[in-house]
Amino acid sequence: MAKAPARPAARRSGPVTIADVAAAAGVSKQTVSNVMNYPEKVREQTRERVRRAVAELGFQPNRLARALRSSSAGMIACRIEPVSSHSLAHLHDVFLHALAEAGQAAGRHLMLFAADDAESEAATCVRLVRTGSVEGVVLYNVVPDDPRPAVLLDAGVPFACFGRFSGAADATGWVDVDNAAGVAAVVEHLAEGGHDRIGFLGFPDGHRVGDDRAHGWVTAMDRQGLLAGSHRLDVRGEDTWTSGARLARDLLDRPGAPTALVAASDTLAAGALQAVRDLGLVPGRDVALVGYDDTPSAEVLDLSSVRQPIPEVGRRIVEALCGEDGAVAALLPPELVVRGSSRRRS
Amino acid sequence: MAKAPARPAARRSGPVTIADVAAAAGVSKQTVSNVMNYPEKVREQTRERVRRAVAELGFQPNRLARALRSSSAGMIACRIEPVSSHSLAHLHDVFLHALAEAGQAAGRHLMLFAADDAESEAATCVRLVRTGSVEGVVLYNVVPDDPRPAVLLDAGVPFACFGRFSGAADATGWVDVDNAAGVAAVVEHLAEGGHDRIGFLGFPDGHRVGDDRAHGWVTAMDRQGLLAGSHRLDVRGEDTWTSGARLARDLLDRPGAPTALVAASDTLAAGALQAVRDLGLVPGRDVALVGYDDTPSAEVLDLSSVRQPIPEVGRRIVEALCGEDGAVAALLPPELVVRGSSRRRS
DNA sequence: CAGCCGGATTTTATCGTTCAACTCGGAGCG
DNA sequence: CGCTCCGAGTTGAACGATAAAATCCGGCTG
Repeated sequence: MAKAPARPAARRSGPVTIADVAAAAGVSKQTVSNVMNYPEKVREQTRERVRRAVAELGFQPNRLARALRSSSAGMIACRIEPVSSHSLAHLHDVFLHALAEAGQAAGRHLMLFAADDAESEAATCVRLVRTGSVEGVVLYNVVPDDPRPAVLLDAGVPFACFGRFSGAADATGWVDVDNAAGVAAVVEHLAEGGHDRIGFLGFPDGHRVGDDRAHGWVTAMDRQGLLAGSHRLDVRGEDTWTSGARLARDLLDRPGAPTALVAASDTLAAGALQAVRDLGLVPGRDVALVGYDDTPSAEVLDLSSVRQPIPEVGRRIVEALCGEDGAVAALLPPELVVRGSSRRRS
Repeated sequence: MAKAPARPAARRSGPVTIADVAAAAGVSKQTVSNVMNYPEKVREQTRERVRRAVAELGFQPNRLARALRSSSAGMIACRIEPVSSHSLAHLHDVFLHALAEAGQAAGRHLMLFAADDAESEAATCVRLVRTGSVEGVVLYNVVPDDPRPAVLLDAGVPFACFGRFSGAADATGWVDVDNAAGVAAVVEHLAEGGHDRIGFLGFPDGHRVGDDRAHGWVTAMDRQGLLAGSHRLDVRGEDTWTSGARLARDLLDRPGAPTALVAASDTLAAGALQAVRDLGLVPGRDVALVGYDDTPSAEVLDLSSVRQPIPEVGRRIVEALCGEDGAVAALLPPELVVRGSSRRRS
């Protein structure tokens, strides 16, 4: 509970500038600047003297002046989307946090802006770069036919994407999580646990993420030789709790019902969990269940889930935007978090 | 699907500066500056000429230079908290969005930063202001014995709070939502609907928001003359779905069970909703149910809920931070959103 | 006709920092 | 001895804008 440290900072009128430090240390402004930015360029003795003055006055270089002179804003921008769906909003939040943290580690600050749609988002990005406010922007939830990358490329605005756009294959500056691999890992986990009838609860066709996850189910089921009799175990519905409950009930009521369910979201899985209980079955014993996105609810519900490496995504994106070598493009593997709902029965 | 507009902007090397515009329009830099900032100071004819040049070159004033010279950063900062609890994370997200939007309306940008705890948050705030990066900071979820306001006051950092701190009564720069009034409104709504045994599902004691909401229940029940036999209808548990289900079941199993339930969160209410259904009762017909925070799930579940006026909170906070008259302190009333789960039976 | 007023515009100074060029003194070398 | 070269700092300009003061000029007044 340390009290505020001694504060002899307020000796002059305004905030402390580099000139004050220079005067106090008896050197030129440039030398102070060098001590801050290229310490090896200054003789040890001088360096110490300057450092003492800096500490004593509590000098902190003005970011605006520095940015203006070196014409690098030290900031990146990302749109904050209005909250709509439950799970997506959560992921967005986590992503922004990761971005802020990764940016800080790289000496970049994060600026947030609101926009009504993709077009005005792109326009704002262009304006932010043109006004020198930020040195690059981050696009969240990029889809194959996304209009944003083209606009930014055309305007020469540096950007990095969470998600892939058409033509991204040979481009850099994107990071994505391998949804298919995530679901495939779940299927393999369940197959290892002895399940051979594994159902899939997905989003309606046409949703990029949903399609990827569905694809992962098909691929892995095929690889495990389980696809033959399971075609009809792939069901779809919108991403809500009630939808999940309904889909699960439908599947479990059938003859040849699955003994395990993979859901494309924790929301669907939470609904399914309730459906399982309603049927008098015990999750994890009678029916294995795995969700996706590892939301806080998954932990509470003791629900296995697939965790996207969002902090790593943030780091990669910042690197793509600010790193030396612009050659960054990555498809990251998600991680399966096994909990009670799918633990192998001992 | 308009193509990118004609773009004669890239005639010089770097970005367009005010000097380029001045040259193109045949006036001095200052005149261009005046056209941008004080148009009434410039003769109509000249103004038009300058405007044409601005449009033609696509000039956008450099924010950094402007900020440096006028020593106002045009930015405010707010910490982005790591996601933990479900409902709070959602509110945080909504709040940040509101803040970004309100800031934009006031010509301020929003900067986000991550911090490990309240102390490092406060330290970061001080640093951000000292480096001229932002002109003020926003504190989210401020509680009575919060350590942050004191630090910032001491350092002379301009700030505004969402929430009240001790001593806030006679201070300005805070905005809060009247939790007690929100729950009271719910109780009144239910009483009007003919209910006289109204239960309360709350958070454990000691949680500021939870206590306020509990207080609202007591006050309103008393005012309606319903408190006498209802003391034991006030139950508490942690803010989870399962907890909500359990609490509701307990209440509804009792002799003299309530016919209506008010929950301190949508999460609790969602659990309660399920418990009601499990008992073979119909929500809204047999038992009225109201949640809090009006999360997306509330709409999906057709659950009445109390909506906090977060956009208004954002506007007020920005006004408190950037407005002319610093005299802003407001306790805003939340709004009851009535849905099927508590609609008066016709 | 001199003097002054006031609107319109230009000129000069400045914000706080970094870049580029320069000074200064001593060492190394032919 | 004269030359370059190098480390250690200093000086002046520049980044792109705005604030404050100076200038210009036609019209009004006495």
